[in-house]
Amino acid sequence: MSRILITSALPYINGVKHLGNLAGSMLPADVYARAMRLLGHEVLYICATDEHGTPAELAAQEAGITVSEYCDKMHAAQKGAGENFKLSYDYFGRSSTPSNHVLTQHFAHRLEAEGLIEEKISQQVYSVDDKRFLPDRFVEGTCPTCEYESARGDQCDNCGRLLDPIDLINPYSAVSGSKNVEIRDTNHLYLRQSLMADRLRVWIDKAQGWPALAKSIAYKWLDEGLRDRSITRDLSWGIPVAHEGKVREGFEEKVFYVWFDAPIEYIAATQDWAAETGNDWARWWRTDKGADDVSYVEFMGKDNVAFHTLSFPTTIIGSGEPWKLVDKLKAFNWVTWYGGKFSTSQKRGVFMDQALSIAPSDYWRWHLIANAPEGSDAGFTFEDFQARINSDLANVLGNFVNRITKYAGGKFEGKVPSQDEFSGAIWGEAEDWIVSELSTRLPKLIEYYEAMEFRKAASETRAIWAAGNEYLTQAAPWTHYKTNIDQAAMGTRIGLNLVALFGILAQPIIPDAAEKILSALNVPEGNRTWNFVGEDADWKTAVTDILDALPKDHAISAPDVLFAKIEDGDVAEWIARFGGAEA
RNA sequence: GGGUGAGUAGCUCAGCUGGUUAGAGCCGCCGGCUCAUAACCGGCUGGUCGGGGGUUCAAGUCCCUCCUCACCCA
Repeated sequence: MSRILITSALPYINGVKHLGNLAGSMLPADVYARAMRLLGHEVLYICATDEHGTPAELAAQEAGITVSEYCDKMHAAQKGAGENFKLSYDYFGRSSTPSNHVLTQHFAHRLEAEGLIEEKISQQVYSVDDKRFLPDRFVEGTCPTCEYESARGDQCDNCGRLLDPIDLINPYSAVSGSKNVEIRDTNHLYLRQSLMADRLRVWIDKAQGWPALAKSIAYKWLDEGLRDRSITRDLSWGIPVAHEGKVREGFEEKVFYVWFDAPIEYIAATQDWAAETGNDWARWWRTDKGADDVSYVEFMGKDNVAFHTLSFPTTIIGSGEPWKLVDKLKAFNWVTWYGGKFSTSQKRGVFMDQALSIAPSDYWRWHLIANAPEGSDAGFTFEDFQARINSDLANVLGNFVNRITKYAGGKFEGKVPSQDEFSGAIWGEAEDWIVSELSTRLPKLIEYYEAMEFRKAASETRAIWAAGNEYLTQAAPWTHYKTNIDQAAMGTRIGLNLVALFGILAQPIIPDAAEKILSALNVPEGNRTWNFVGEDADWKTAVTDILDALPKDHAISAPDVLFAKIEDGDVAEWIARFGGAEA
């Protein structure tokens, strides 16, 4: 047993997330957290909404409410969506909380004390009418290259060239449209990442358990030379540039950049969790207070890798304090929507709240894990979704549970027939076969979870379910029943124990269905873990015990249909509603 | 323009440091069974592993080059 700290990349506050976001960090983190808990580890899974930055201000402005109100509303929406998807966060926090203010300011102070922060003067567009400096995206104007008239300050949408807002011709404020703007000097804080490059490289050289994707991205940045990054912005919504309540001179109108404070929220959210539950946060995050034996695992999309391998570690290491660094990280590619991108603005794709209006969370969880974007982007189509759900969940698992529980109900009064009562049964080839099958597949399944290979974990789970069907075909209790009830009883008993096992194994990916199965089989809460093999036991012994785990005459019932099939008509309707290929 | 990842059966994907006849699931076809959500079990069809060149006794698996897609960076 060990202690595992898990974080998934903070979902940005700007709207309910779509299925691609879910599949690329929160869902696999949840599945991993659940599996590790079942294996007996002490798990802490932390996530939060990322609430600062320009897009939040813009969205609030569009909605006609204050940023604070907007964040309250969207945080509640995202929290609800996560709960409905059965994401088992130990805590789902907010990056705008007081704890994060304090901690972010603390880190900035420490970094400055270590000589890693520098205040520099730069030139920036100031809007006289708006009475504020304008961040890149708040300035628009004519592109100096192609003369496109609505180029944004950071990039021209017409020619694609990256811009500095002070180079725009006829610049104007995107906030008010005012052309009364001028270029003024302004101060910002820069994180001197360049000074950290050697220490980061040493740390990355030693890192184990990182995918090649993550290491190569990190090395590439190091090889090119880390540039100092500005960690402040001209916004009012965010964490003030202050220390111990005192605002830094000249920074009254500025806040920390969202990418500086967001990862710190992993820690601050843990503090909030501890405060609410009476737990100790330091033993998870401070290596001088017990976090040394914690295994810290981060989940994220591929776009976040640089921030998690370089920027945040710069903050952590540079503080000079004994904070916990990431041990393993898992980066995902994108889920694509009928070959294109999911897009909030163009309303392409399905969003978390909408998804649950057309299918249960288990359906999405299963499909998104079995089709996880590991290794490369993964395409989503309703046709694939239908095929996978009907085959894996309805046919292979659902039907298995249904056929044997109904049979036991009809022939054995809904009780687990015991070897004592039906003593004439002979252990045969079918039984040897299922034992051997499970004793190779169960350890593989656990290995896949430990290695965070989610597609393989799902396909192994399915293979185990399929083996149950094959066992029933081989054992054929319905045939034996005509001549040898004892033999039929054994096939039924093993079949029912397989149902219980399948429910236990299904818990990380499809928790709702697993719960239905386990309660139909009256499996007590305490007997649902994955502690299959004891100290000295081997898998064959363990599996043999598993197949006779339900006690004599234990009452079971047949659950209602676990998975209704997705009909062709449903798919057609969803495509019409969500766009599908034509969108 | 640079970097990274990917291009393997109709579809979705496995194939670690090169080594017996390239695998799985789905789809399709044939057969079996009848306990079950017309489900399940078995079998079969199907690939010159993006193109070209090279190294090697041997390459999907290494090297070069070209093409296509995605993402990151500029």
